[in-house]
Amino acid sequence: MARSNRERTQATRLALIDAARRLFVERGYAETATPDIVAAAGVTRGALYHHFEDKKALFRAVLEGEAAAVAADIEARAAPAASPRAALLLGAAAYFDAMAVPGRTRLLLLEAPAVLGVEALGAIDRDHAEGALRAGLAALLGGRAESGRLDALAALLSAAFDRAALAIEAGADRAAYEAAIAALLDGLVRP
Amino acid sequence: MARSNRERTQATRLALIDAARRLFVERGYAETATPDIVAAAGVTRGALYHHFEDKKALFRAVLEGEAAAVAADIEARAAPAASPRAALLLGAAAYFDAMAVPGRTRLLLLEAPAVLGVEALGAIDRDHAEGALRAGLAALLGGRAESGRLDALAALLSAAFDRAALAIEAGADRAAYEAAIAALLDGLVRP
DNA sequence: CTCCTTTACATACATTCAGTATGTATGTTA
DNA sequence: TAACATACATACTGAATGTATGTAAAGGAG
Repeated sequence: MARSNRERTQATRLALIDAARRLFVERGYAETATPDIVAAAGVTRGALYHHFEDKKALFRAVLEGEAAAVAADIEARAAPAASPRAALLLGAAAYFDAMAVPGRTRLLLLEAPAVLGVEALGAIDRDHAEGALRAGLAALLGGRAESGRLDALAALLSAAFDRAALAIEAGADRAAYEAAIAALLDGLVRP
Repeated sequence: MARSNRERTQATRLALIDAARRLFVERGYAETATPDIVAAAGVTRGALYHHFEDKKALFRAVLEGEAAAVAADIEARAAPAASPRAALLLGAAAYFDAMAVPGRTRLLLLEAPAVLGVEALGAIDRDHAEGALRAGLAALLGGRAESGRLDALAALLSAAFDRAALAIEAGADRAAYEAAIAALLDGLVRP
């Protein structure tokens, strides 16, 4: 049973990240103790602190994996859309699907802001989704909005998407929220 | 220096809540230790655990005070508006002013969701602001939207308000965000 | 006023947890 | 193969949360 060091590292890191993800989702970051994490991962705390600087770094690794998965899920659904409006609505649907994976809303939208702070979070997640959203909005408005207002609109709509994902997770009617998103977008292009 | 029990309780609770608010804002909930709180308040941990069930209950008390202050700030600014649109825009401005008080965005929008969870937070804060928002929206749309979609719209706009408050706190141009909010509202009423 | 109960704390304690220091076996390289 | 680096495991330290217990003052009841 001779494993190379790289294999060992990969396996241990993955086991830790998987176990941490499960417990962080189940109990939240603050209520999850490192002894429980390493027990669930089948390693010792020595392994944890060998591979990660501290508990927060492990959370950050979990978060980065989650953000990457969301980005991949959305990218995999990127279809050529007939119009900017259709592209935005498809993107919204893809985002809701991606955020429907259990635990993602809690990790990305509830725990992360408090654990990592707003700026670190923005660096990890928001750049991707909000960048695409800004581009889609620019296409929708066709240069009708100056840069500053475009940024503001993208930020506000991104927040609306997040809240919609949380509401859907909590059991709200997804169709109602997709319709509300569509109403907001349609309102922007008409007047 | 004979104080009645009620006076003592009031003073101690207030000192604790004030000190906790300062430290929670400065360092965040998780990084604030109860020994530091009681030292800043000039009492002992015995007093803390006599008046509050645990650290989280103290945070909840801070939060409730903050939410009440926001509601009061907004209510104090409630002016008779010429139109539903003007009422909503005035409400937005009042909300931004209220959230500009140092620490409020961190307490209400970043720490609270992780510490108290989404449902407890909704019970404390969202009912007030989002209720008024829903009413304002209903007036704006004049019965043109069914109840479910009205709820969804109110939730999304509430999220947009929150994000705008965070962005403004972070140094973004407030006028740009107020314009973006106005654009979203105007879009809803026109088509 | 006196006794008794309750309130409002203060102090001491038990448990637990995060992070660190150190020891050891295994893989890797010169 | 000898020297070194990596990947852990174990032991330890300081601190923090919550609890149990002790005490002085307030507040009625008689």
